Amino acid sequence: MPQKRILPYVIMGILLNKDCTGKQIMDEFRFDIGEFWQSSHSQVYPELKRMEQDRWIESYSKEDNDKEIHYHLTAYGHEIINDWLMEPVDKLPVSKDLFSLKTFFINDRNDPRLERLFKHQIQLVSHSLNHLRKRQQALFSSQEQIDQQYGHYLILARAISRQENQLAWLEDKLNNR
Amino acid sequence: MPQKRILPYVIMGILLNKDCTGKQIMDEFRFDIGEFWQSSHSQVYPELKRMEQDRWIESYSKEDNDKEIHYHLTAYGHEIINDWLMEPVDKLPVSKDLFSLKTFFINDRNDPRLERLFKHQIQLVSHSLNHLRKRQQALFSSQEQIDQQYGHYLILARAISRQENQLAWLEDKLNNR
DNA sequence: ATGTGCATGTAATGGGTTACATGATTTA
DNA sequence: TAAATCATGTAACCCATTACATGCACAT
Repeated sequence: MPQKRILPYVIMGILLNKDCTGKQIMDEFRFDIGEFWQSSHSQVYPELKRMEQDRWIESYSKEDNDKEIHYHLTAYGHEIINDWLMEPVDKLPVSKDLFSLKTFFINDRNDPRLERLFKHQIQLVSHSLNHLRKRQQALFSSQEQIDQQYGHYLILARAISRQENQLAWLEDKLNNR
Repeated sequence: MPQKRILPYVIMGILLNKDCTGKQIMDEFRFDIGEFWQSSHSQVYPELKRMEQDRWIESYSKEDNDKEIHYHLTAYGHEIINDWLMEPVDKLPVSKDLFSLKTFFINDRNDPRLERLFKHQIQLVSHSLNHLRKRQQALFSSQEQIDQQYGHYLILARAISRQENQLAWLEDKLNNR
């Protein structure tokens, strides 16, 4: 038995906001959810079909364009996703963090690979931070926008705080070696 | 084609420090590496056999006890792991973070589920932080211990800093809703 | 000797990634 | 009209997780 299946809940969470096509769901993953969850279209499209069979969602197409299939949460789907959002999270995630892993194995504080690792990581984190801040400016520059999608605002702020913390830590340790 | 296989490198990283049995390697996962990488014995034992066939490691048993199989890095294995430690990490990990995911989907800042989620998360993070601090005291209370395993010291400090940051953030947002 | 626990090993299942495929739409 | 791009769909491969199995050790 594999790990617990989360993808359908993610998809229903997305559909809480608005009806979507498969493409639009994938865009959500690419732009907003990618920071803390990821998937690929080869998982999403079959999942959408399964979910429709289970009556969690239903599909329709607009008159002028019967190519695009839009998906819509059913009342039953609403129940399911709302129940799921109620359940508290019961353990912290373990990210598979190659940076920590490699650092862990280097015992000598003067090993040149340590400096290399840190400098690369600083590049990565800076780049990510930049992107997150731009995203925050674009989406949440007004209080109204914040109130509209408060959860989204929160996790974006959280991601920024986390990366700021990591960057400060990296630079501190790099300088005080 | 699946994601890049990391487990053998983790095992070799562990073996850099000392020869180990399968059990000892699993203990490393449980106690020190578990924060940023995890595995299970049903992965590790077959992996050890594969690695021995590839001549990355070799096994031996002590005279008084031929039940316990100890594994030891070969010279070839040393090359492989050292090369791997040299390669910089080229992307940030994406942790599958259910807390962020659920929060993301809650639009209303007064939704009672938000408070529930935050309070539970505060419990989880506090608990983890406690554990990490105890571990730091136990392992790195002297400068000598720090110099002995500097990488290990670093990532433990990093884990603590990250959890402190998360805890402060959670409490701040919970209070200023 | 029997039961319990532990180290080790194996099997079954399904999830996730990558590659490949198809049909439609846009562009050169 | 050919080529390229895009949305969608399918397939193969292998990793990761859980459950089950084995054999030894120690305790009762």
